[in-house]
Amino acid sequence: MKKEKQPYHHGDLRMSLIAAAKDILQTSGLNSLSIRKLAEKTNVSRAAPYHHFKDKNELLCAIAEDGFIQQDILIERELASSHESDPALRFEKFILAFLHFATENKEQYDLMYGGTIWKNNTPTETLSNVSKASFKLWLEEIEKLQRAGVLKQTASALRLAQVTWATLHGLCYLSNDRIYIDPKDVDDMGRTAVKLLLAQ
Amino acid sequence: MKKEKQPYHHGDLRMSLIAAAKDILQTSGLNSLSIRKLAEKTNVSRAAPYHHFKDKNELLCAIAEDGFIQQDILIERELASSHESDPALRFEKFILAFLHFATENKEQYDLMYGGTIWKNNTPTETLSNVSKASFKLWLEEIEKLQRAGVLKQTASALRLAQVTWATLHGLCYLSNDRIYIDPKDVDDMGRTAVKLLLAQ
DNA sequence: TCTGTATCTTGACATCGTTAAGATTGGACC
DNA sequence: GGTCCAATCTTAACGATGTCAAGATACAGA
Repeated sequence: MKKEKQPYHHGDLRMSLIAAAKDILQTSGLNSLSIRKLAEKTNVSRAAPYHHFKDKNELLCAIAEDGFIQQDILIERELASSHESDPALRFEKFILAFLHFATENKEQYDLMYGGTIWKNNTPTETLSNVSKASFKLWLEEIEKLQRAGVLKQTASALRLAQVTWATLHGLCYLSNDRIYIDPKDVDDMGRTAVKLLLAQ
Repeated sequence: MKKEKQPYHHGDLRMSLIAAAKDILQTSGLNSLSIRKLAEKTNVSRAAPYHHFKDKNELLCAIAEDGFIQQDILIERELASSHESDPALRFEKFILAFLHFATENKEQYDLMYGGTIWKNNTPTETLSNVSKASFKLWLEEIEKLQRAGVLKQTASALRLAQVTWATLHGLCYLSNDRIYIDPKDVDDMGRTAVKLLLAQ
């Protein structure tokens, strides 16, 4: 990591940009994330990022994509570590792990699921795929719960997955935006949600 | 509504700005809502809006505030019109009315509950009050449901209100951002959510 | 009628995303 | 090793945006 003289070519600018962007996100938020500041932080000219991302949206998509991958890893590790056999408890673990990622990576979470990318309908194809795969993980959990009889079969798995998905994201949104919710209570709310959703 | 010559003073610029802003929001989205375009649309100079709103954030807060008021009116009218005595059905009506407002006023809804205002923690005091009052309406519905025995009393009314609130907003977000949800199915999802939340 | 204040205007500045045109470098092919 | 193309990077510039300062205008109350 010598600094003396920057070589004309950076080496791996793409990854450096994503890393620097995540750093800015965590510390200063999405509003402070500009291509120009990012370039400066990476010791590179303003226009350099455009050789790795078509535009800012593509940069944001890459960050969101990274988020999905990290989150999936985190959740799968959490679930695998505790060989939980009770499907309801496993569900609770899933939800709490999800909430933890969202609250500890607020801004990246917003990028992953918020309107910045999706409302404009401008996800990268790879981001679109990764996000679909992530939802599929959730859908499979719901199907497990249905088979275990913890969730009723009157509604389709897809529909139940959507509604529970909505609850989960509602909790993330409300706790991240600090609208009506004390962040400390996130875990308790997650558990309450599980009880409410699984009450038969 | 003469146009020939604009008088130096506009008359009621504040209201005109909000109206024009809501118009732009509906047709072009939040990204297209700039103070400058707004000023042009209102036949007024760039800086004129700053005599009615400290900055853009205050303008957005005013629009959000207007949204809360409109939504509350809509829901109360809906509930009053159908003298529903069954608390569960009344709850369903509430949710569907809420969803309708959100899907028919996507951008204003985003302003009301989205991160633009709340994540930066910059609501106007009046907006803060109006939004709290709006949540209180929801909380009271939840308390009614508890008293009616449709929702259990093991969790506090506040906690249940938060979780159900989360479900409701999750549905709004997901359907507005068109992430995984076909907008046509919103009503059906609302009903599924009610069944799921009220299953005892 | 006079005067202060609310309202509106033009001019200016910094920031931002993005593109164009050119410089530099690495690597494939001979 | 030399040649040449493509990838990578640079500077310069454009238009859009939020915001402020200084000055013009008009209304309302004395």
